[in-house]
Amino acid sequence: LPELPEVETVRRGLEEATRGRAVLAVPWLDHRMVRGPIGADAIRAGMAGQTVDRVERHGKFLVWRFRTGAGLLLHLGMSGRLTAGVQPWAAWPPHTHLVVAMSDGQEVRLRDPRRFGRIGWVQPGDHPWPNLGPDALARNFSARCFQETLGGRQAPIKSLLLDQGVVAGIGNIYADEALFRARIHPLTAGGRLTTADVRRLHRAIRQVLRAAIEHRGTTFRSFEDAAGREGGFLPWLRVYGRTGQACQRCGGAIQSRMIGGRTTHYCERCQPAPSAEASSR
DNA sequence: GTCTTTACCTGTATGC
DNA sequence: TGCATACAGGTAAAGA
Repeated sequence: LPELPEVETVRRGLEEATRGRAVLAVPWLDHRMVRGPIGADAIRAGMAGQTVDRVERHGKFLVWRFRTGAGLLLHLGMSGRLTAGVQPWAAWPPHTHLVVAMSDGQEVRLRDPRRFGRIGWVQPGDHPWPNLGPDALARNFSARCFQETLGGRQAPIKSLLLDQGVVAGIGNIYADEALFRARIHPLTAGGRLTTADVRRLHRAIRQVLRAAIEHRGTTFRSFEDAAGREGGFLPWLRVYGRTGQACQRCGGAIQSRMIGGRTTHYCERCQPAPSAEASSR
């Protein structure tokens, strides 16, 4: 489940593998993955001969940026795996939707069985993520601006953390982990959080995301980095996927329930439910 | 404008 | 053993 740490891990791998290299050709691009006004054939033609400048990330979106300023927008969806390297096998694995041949003999491949990912073309100067809030690890995502965004919002903080227009990069795993670390109940209305709550949550978000990046992300089902390695953060999860297990802090049982259509994991003792008094204030 | 629900998609797990 | 069903969730769009 690629969230910010997993996408950042892929970003670093793709940049390291391809920076300064040229695209020889795009042997395969599945048109079903392509979004936006530029079609698959135009993207394939546009990429040929381009030299890679860098790989940018905002939230869970990547732009494989070329020296002309144009770029390839990539989103890994839920099951997307982007790998780069000299691939020993001749046949592409199942569910391969993008194959890019580089001039140094490497191949960049995108596999995505569920096809929730997407591919698009970014023109020079284009702002490819107009609807996203600040990146969760960016300098401009401050506790103060976070509190302003949450002000007056009635939705559960869990749902707001998943809203990429509020803050970009957090998915179901790290939303639950950050709320646990900040000791905030996931049903608490965003606008009811105190200044101290928001500061704790802001710090918890950044700490858990940075720690996960250090471990190259979490492999829960299928994530792998650009070199095909699994992430190492799974043992560090405190609540996600631990329903019924003992809370590492208080020993109580980890609960799970649906909030905003998403399974949410939390500790009822460490994350006390918002009180009636607080809710009526 | 805000919030909730649904569709998209298929591998994996579960139940009969 | 084999089949049917439920479940997982990032994003966007529709509905309330």
